Amino acid sequence: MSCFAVHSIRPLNWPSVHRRCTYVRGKGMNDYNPATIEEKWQEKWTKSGAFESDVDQSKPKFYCLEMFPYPSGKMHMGHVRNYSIGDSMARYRRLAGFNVLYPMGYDSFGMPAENAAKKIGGHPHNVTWSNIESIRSDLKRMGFSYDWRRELATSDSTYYRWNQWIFLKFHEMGLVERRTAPVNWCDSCDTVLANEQVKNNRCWRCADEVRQKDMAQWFLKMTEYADELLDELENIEFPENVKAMQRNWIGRSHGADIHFPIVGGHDVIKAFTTRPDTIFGVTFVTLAPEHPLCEQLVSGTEFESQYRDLADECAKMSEFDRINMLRDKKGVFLGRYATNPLTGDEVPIYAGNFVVASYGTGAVMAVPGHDQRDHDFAKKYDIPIVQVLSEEEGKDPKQTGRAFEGLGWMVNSGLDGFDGLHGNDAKAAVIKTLESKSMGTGTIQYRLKDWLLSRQRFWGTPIPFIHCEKCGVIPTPIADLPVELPLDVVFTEGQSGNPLASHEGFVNTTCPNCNSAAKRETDTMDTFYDSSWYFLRFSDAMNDSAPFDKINADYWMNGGVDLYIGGIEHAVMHLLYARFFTKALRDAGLNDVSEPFSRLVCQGMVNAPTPFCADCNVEHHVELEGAPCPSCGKSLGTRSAKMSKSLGNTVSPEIMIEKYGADTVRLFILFGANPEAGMDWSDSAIESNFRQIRNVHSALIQGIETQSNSGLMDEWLLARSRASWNNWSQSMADVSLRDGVMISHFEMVSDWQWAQRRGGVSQTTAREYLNTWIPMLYPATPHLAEEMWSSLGNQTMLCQTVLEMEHTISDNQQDSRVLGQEEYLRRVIDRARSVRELAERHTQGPLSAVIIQTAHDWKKDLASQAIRMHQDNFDFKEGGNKFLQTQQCFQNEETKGDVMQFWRAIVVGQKKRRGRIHTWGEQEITLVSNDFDEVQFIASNANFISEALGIENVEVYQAGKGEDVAGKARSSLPLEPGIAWR
RNA sequence: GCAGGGGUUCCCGAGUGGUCAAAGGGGGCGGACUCAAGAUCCGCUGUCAAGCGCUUCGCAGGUUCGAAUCCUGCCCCCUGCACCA
Repeated sequence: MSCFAVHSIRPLNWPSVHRRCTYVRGKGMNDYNPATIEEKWQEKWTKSGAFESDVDQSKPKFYCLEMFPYPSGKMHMGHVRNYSIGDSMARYRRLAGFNVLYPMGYDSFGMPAENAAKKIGGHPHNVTWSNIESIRSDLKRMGFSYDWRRELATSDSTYYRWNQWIFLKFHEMGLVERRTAPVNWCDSCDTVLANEQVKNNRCWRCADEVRQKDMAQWFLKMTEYADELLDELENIEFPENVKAMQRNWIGRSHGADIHFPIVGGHDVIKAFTTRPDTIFGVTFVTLAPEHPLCEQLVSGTEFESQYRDLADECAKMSEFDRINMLRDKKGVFLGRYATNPLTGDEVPIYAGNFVVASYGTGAVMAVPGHDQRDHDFAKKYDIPIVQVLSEEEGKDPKQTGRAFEGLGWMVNSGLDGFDGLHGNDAKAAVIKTLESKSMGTGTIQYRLKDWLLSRQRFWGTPIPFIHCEKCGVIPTPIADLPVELPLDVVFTEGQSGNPLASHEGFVNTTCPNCNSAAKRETDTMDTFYDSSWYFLRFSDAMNDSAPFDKINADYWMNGGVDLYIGGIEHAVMHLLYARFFTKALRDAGLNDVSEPFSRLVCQGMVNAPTPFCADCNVEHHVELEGAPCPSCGKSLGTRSAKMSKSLGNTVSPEIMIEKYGADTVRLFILFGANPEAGMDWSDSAIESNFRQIRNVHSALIQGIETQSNSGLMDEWLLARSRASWNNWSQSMADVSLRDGVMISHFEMVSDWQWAQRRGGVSQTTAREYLNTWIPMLYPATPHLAEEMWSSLGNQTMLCQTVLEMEHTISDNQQDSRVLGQEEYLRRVIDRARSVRELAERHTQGPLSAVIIQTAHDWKKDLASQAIRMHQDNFDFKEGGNKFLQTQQCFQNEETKGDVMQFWRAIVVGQKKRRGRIHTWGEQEITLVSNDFDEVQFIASNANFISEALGIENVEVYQAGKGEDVAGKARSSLPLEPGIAWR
């Protein structure tokens, strides 16, 4: 069963160090003690096998996946956040009856292990495995609900043999290519890099400058999937910015390759353009200095030396110079002319430093009338500027001194059939004519390049090929896989080159074709290859006869991984490669699915306060806190910055778990911000989450211990819990975890406490409430939830429980009424408080009573009629007044004005406030239409009100039936009584 | 320059046309409990003349009976790509 057949240094289930908990101790015998309960439930979960899932066609599946970690040592807060999100979702979905696949593994090949090995004189294998053990025990301590049977490590030959197997498959399909090409070389990493791994001409890993080098390298032809990779972005749920980055990276542009024959020669310049409609405005052609034609055209001519100057300058250009160069566009005339294929005009050929050799054809047709860059260039070198597009139909182009770059109507073409065409029609017409003359073709250009995946490094999957002098480069036979990395290699500091290349035992082999002596390929694969299909391997991780079985893959991957969580830093590289792999493997017949991830959530960063100099705009190491800025001397402020070793502002998850327990850390992480937002670490915030957990805990204990036979708040609390459950479930399903946690860990406590203050609940109700509440606590704080669930007397663990995710509310009206009444009470108290200060100012001596005057009967009557009429779509503007005149209350001349005013407030509204019939919610409408007796309700709750307001007497009567204190009778409305103090 | 995302009250952060002076949390202030501290609980936390008052959701306009929310322009911040033809 173990995935680690080869290296059996797998540790016990538990971290070797069992730490003592150091939390603050509370009082009483029902202390919240996370250390004890967390360990206890983790063991029970493991024993129960509840997180081990297998294909079950009868259940809906949910594949929840986190970007697996590179095992660099300890787990950090970013990991904690990533996996806390995933674990909550996995647990929530299990609770909802899904068959959940939730696996974990390690992306364990890569340079850091190799470098670490050099430092200590060991082998990367050992470094990697001890790191894996460390991170695994951290993961277990957090209580994440992985199916550990499926654990995998990419550096294990039981995994990477399938890398090799797939590579050979791709080779069969013609997707693998070995070719010599200019590649990105990083001196400090001693290897080539993929295009995706070069940022601003620097290595993504070490930030050293990258240089171009011609080398024979292995490529995967990702460009064959460019269109599908781009088009299918529309059908998957990725964040907008990730989609934008991928679109940008693939960079598809439609246009044409146009042939410009060189005057007095046989060569043709092929120029790619997205604007064939401007062809009649071409006044010169520009080549990249690296373009092979440049050399040919100038060699031996008077133009050679100035060309060489330009080419040399470009060749040794550093990143810094390139930025400067933006302001300095340079070009040199190459002494020759090319023919415009449609007009026959001869235009000069230039080499320009701004033309990129690797994009398009490395040649540009220049249209200074309609491209600002060409325009600037033409002015500088005194080349004619011709306008061939008009901004307005049927008019001559405007003379603006700038290039008009938009789409327009063709003019000045000089040929029949073009003038007057616009935009895409114009482009199509030009392409058609070019094609008919064989002078060009409509083409699509991509920015995306094939994936260069060979690396001159040791700690990666060996590329399974053999170099034979007679037979050439031939694949290793499938039966000989895996080609394993040797373990008898010593790494030392200062060592350079690839140790594989000098390992005799590895390199020397025989040719499978002709049996003569041959050498193994010593390049290894980019580690992004490993992570491009691990999600498929997880679907069938223990398979030792194939990468994965189709039935397993198709079941779990159907529609893609349902929720994939990870950092935005993989927006282009990993996510693009993985999408490509899934499609390529589909075409190899291994699976049916085309897109690996149906929903991607990029979790935000975990930030922490860091010293910051506002003047220099620089963040400093936390050591400098309180010190002056090292560069400008001013005193440093503070700013939130991503947790990093270099700033020293990291917080150790281990220490936090030790101090507060895993549940508190999880709650803090989930409550701190919704998954996609950035969040700030704060010591006081985690403290307060710990307090909150203890509040939850003591409310639960109180609930369990409740023994009363009757409760005043039974109806209300249960109505609340039904509504909360549904809201919670909806938030969880939407991955709005912060909202979900707010309901489960905050609002549910407040409701419980409110019910206690308002008179308490019966034992039956308390238990029913807890039965609803505790499962809500489970996804975010599973240990606490299990503990309380069992205290409640449940025999089945929550991890094995399935619940209905929508609570049916049988009597909606009744719930509305009960909830509405309570809400009404809260509002009355709030309003009373807000007028209290005023009253104090107007009254001598201490206040002794609050006087509440509810609305007159005629107001209630009108209001409930208005609601009914509104529900029947009555046109109040049209018939409102007429209706009013039929009403008895309107007949009394004294109150007529009040009635008018009230009517307005109810149906139309005044100022910025809409009429109450529009703003009342379901609860209010229920109360008003069912003639809720406010006087009776307040009277029966007078004790509570007097306690809440700290006042002796509460007097309540309907307006008109008692003294009109402070003239509040007039302004009373249904549900908004007039409130005064005395 | 292009693309994507933002700017909400002391702070974080919810909020896509009226129920919004704006959830929730943090912080601050006050009160209860306590010898005291901590913990816990209750309240306050734009403004004033206390009202269906006034002002506030980056700035300036606009649409609307009504705008934090919709439209236009501008400013600023973050992220990615970038001499891409």
